[in-house]
Amino acid sequence: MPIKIPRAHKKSAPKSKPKGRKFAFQTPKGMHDMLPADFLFFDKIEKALKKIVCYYGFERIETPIMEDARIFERGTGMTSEIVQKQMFTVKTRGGEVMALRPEMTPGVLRAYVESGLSHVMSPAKFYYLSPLFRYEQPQHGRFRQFYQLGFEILGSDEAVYDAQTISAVYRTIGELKLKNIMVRVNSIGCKTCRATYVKKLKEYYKNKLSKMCKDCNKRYSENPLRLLDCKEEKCQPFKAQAPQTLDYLCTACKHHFKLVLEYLDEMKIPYLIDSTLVRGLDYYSRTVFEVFIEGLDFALGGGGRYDYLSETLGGPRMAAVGAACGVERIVEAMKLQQIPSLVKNKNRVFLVYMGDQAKKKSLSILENLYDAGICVKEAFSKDSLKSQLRMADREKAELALILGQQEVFEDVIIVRDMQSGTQESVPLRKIVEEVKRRLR
RNA sequence: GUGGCCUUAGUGUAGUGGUAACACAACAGUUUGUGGCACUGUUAUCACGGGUUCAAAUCCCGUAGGCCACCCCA
Repeated sequence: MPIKIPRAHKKSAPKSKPKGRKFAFQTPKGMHDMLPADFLFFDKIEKALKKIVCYYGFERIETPIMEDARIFERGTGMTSEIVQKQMFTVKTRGGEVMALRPEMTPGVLRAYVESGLSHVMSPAKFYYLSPLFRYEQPQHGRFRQFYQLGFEILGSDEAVYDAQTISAVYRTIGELKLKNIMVRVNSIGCKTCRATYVKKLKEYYKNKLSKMCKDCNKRYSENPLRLLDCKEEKCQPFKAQAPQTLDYLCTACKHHFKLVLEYLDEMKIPYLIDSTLVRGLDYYSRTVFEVFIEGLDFALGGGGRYDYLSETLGGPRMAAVGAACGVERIVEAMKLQQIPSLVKNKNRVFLVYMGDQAKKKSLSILENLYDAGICVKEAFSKDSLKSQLRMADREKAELALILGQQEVFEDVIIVRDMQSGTQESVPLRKIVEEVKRRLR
């Protein structure tokens, strides 16, 4: 009976501390905050990427997060899942339909041509590290907002660049010390030989459709290449016997693919030829590839050649090749293989103050130290000496600089060695020198 | 878009209808200007909204997220 009474008290009490209440909001589905701990991974990956792009001569590019939705409809392709079901679209007040970019390639190509850079640098090598959006059911390694790092080489059909793109991905992941990286490659030919192949493929599947899954039946008419992609149990036996793209490549494509493989050999990049690899974007031609790591059931990255994309978008004829990796997936791989992130950088010096006068004075002291390139941590929100020192201890600072009323008055500061616990007064004007000497 | 499981303090968990618990972390304090150890205290409208009941973290319905599978992809 009397149970309700304390509850009532509890309810009326919290007026004094409204603290601790959470919001009625949370991150949107499939999207995540990137907290400092996440950036220890992200920054490490970015660092690896920067190193590799420097060697390979890629330059950074960024495009708007939104584009005219049609660039993806035409470019990425109406038959691709990404465009059919996974685009976040926004209707502007002016009535245009914009899309949050589900991938980078069409935008990068657009920028390259639109800016006129295609007349200045050809081929051009770009890299990016950018957020993308896809409206999907979130799952392990799959999010609605995610980062991709990627490379695009525009303006050349040279097989070397296919190999170099693959290598850029391979090396970036390798730079992070990830083990057991495997590259799968295939060639899906050019316009002409693909047409022949698709014809053969359809002939082969024609009388088998009744025994296959309904998705395959849909694929048959919309995007026959993807028949090879099916993971349905009952379709597997047919898949195994299906004609392979590689057997139907024209002489030029065959030669191109052979060169790509030779170059990969030359760079000692391990690969596997996978004739069922076709990829989900419509614009690919010739080389396609994916990069895997043992123990993860999703690809870390993928890419391929897209020699017709520019024309499809109404631009000039322009051969190109590109690749992208999911940054969150790389992080997942790093965690799986227990690859350490960057370590949180610790300041070696901690400034402790006592009293308002010292607090004020310490501001100019900090500026002097910053000017000398010394990073100093402080805890201006804590007034007690104890908690400041406790914090200095937890931060594993080597030196504590202690400034009190008396020190301000005497123009000195206490320099305390946190390890030994010994301390001495140092004249304020010599503080930079003293700190530098001790940190050596 | 379809199905299954899940959601209790910052984190990890206990609690299966009767006053919400433990560990670690964080914060504060254990007398006046000195950290680590110890001790004490503080920190949860039990995801949100409704319903059943004298009584709900607990049972029911709905919503939102998370995870997993399908689908697809980075």
